[in-house]
Amino acid sequence: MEQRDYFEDVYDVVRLIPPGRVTTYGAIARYLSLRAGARMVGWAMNAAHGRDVPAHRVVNRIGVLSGKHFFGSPTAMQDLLAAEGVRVTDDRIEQFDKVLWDPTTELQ
DNA sequence: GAACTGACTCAGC
DNA sequence: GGCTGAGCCAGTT
Repeated sequence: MEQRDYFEDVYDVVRLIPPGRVTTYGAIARYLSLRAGARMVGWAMNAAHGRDVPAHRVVNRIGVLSGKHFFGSPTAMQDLLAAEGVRVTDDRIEQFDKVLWDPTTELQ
């Protein structure tokens, strides 16, 4: 049940996401060079739930809040993003290209 | 202990 | 250009 080391790395990257910005599972996976791919990032997020990890800033590659169902309320994730200035319409992030924060490019 | 599933993504058709 | 299949790891059945 113990999470792997890269779980902590994923949490660290997610915590580095600036407010009002979002990133994708694939971007984190590529930044950490996870051979497992985006799926394990999503699994890490599942384990990260309840920790100090802003999982609401992590979405899939098209900017859809695929994990909103895990926030207890269908609009909880959207509300958290809206509180940070990220517009969300129909479970999709508006201007996803602009709010996208890619650690490979931004953080390096 | 094998098979299925999952907060995904890419390549092929 | 939209749909389908395959692949990755871990946890659950």
